[in-house]
Amino acid sequence: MITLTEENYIKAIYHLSKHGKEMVSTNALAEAMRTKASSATDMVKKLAEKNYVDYKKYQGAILTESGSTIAINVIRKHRLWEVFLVDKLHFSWDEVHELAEQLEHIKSQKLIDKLDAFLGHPTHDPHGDPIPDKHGDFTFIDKIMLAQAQVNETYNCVGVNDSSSKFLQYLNNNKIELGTKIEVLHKEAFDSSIKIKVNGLEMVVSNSVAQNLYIQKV
Amino acid sequence: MITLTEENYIKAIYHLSKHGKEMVSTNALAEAMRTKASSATDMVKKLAEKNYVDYKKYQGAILTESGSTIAINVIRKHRLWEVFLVDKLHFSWDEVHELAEQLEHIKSQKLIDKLDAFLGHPTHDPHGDPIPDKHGDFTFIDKIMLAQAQVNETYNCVGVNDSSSKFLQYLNNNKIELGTKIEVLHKEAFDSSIKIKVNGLEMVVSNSVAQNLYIQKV
DNA sequence: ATATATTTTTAGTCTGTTCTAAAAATATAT
DNA sequence: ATATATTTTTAGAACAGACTAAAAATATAT
Repeated sequence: MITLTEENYIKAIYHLSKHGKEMVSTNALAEAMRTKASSATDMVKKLAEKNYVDYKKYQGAILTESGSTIAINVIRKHRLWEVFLVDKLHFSWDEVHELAEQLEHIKSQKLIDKLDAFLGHPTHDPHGDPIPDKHGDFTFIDKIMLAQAQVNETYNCVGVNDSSSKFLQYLNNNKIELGTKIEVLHKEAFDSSIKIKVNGLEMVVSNSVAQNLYIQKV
Repeated sequence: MITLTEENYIKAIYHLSKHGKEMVSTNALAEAMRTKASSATDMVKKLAEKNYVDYKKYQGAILTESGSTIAINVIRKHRLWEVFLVDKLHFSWDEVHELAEQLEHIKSQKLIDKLDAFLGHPTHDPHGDPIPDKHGDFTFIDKIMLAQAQVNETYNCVGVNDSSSKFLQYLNNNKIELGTKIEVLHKEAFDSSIKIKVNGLEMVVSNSVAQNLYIQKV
């Protein structure tokens, strides 16, 4: 039986390794888990014993097939619960992450299947991240960062890179959400800021915003 | 911060003390928690330190005001989740208990408030047990056991005493659910079995069934 | 009331997860 | 390439929650 803590470490390793197949260092893992490197070492050894990661001393850890399956399943649960919280309970997209962190650990395949059906088999969560299906397959959206947009083109907002409350609240305040149309008017060479038109209103967004908003040509 | 285990012990004490204000013995608590008496002693001491119970050596434990509030809140969450699982995800009433045991520990007042609203502020769970409102108040139904019914009267099924899967599945098999009309035809003095008419069909239920089904005169 | 049985507590150990401090390995800089 | 800095591991301890075995308190039976 896998513990809650093990599940969280596996999820962190998955995210740090960028979709599964890159070595993750002990320090990076410790930082992600808000713990100390020594604790991360201990856990990584345990995960290696249980065959969820391959681990070589001083080299880092990488998920095995079975570790990957667990990670993807937790992510599936996390994102389905986020959809539930936003679509059904009317939470805003900046509130749901922490709650989903708790809900993702509920153990029941049947619950997740039924929740998935209840939500209409969504393919993306409220931040535009893909929801793996029950076989672990993702539907990736062909997206670019706003920073890479072309002037005089119109795009659809399809996701965020940074899904921190602060960034999402910034977007809320500026009435930008998934599906919002964004027309790119001008790219300022000096500071890489971008002038856009949203909901009929012109505004300028900084480069840090442009680096964290995903768009797709309409 | 209260741990998951503490919360479960507090809930067990609440149930064993029959709605809060009766001493609970260490052995009874240990049995309910499927653990050993020594573990129950340890936990009860810890709960006493945190002021969730009053505890006297060799006398047992009883919930304080603050312990009681916690217990009722966990029960509220448990029963709301059960309603969600049955009404929205279409689980059957014999499947939801274990899942609700997990979901009841999700920490978020806002989530529970929104879930409550989403479900239409239900007053009873799928087994007929009352759901405390956000102030901790219950709406008790004026119910009797089927064993106490009068012959030639018609009743409404309003709850169960035993909510084990086996009993609930027995009721499922016999098409008895909350709201089902039950006409009492005959009480057998010999074995206390009862002949009833349900959905137009006559059947005989044993005394153990009659002791576990709550009804209300229509 | 004394002996016996039962319940409850204590003492000491185990496991899981964390920590600190120090040692070992690796990486970086001149 | 040697010294220095950084990263990673080890060793040892802490805490929560469980266990076993034995001791202490309470209850029951004659």
